[in-house]
Amino acid sequence: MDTCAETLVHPDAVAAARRVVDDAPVDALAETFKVLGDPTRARILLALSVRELCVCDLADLLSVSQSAVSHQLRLLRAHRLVRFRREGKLVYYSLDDDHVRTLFAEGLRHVKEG
Amino acid sequence: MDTCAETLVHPDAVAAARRVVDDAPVDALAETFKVLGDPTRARILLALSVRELCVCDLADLLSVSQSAVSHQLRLLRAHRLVRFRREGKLVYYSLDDDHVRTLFAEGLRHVKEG
DNA sequence: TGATCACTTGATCATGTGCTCATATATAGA
DNA sequence: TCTATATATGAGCACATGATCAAGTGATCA
Repeated sequence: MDTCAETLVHPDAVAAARRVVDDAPVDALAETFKVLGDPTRARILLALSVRELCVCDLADLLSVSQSAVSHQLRLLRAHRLVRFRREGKLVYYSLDDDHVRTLFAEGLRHVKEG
Repeated sequence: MDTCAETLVHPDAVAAARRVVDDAPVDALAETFKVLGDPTRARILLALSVRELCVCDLADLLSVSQSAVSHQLRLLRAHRLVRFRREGKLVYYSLDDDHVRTLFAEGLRHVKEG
């Protein structure tokens, strides 16, 4: 790690920032964003924000193979972003968390203010 | 695309969801989240949420090579997430957008309610 | 101008990721 | 039980991505 000099330019500022960065669960946070950061998964979540949907309807509406959807749903499940319930042969998925709606709303705001 | 059947299970629901998904700038949204979804970039943004910092201090506080930081800052710049100003030999970066703080706060809320 | 420092950028490479294909599981109905 | 339908999952592969290394740019100062 080749720092600019032997001593920092702004030791106090760096110390304060380091405290904030080290205290926050950055890795978990980044991983959550990474999950949201894929077009297919984002579409899935956006669709589920309208209402719960079964896997095959999701696949159709996203024009993605059922297998691909299923793989992504598995990931979303692992991150507690969606829940599911079985009804006969169908499996219905829905958002597990209202934070997702808030995150999307805020993200859209950033995107739109070009 | 192998849909479950020739006809959808819930045509109306799918139509409504499709409208929402197609109307939103999903790709841009997902790309923004993807940018936030890397530990190094998340740390950079978190550090900058404390105060503006020069590149070498950022590199030091994150224990990442200065080149790596610079590459990531370039990306963050491209997505209008950080701004910079030159002061002599140093280049100071800061958050370009308050949405980032909001997004991080909401993301942390999701992560913490384990 | 030449040296040095702070930063940027291009090339390269190892790793990660998302899709497809094939196969497995689960449920319903004959 | 046998078949059909809906979903899940493992393997494999093409492509994206983040770090490093080396070289380039811009600014200060002797």
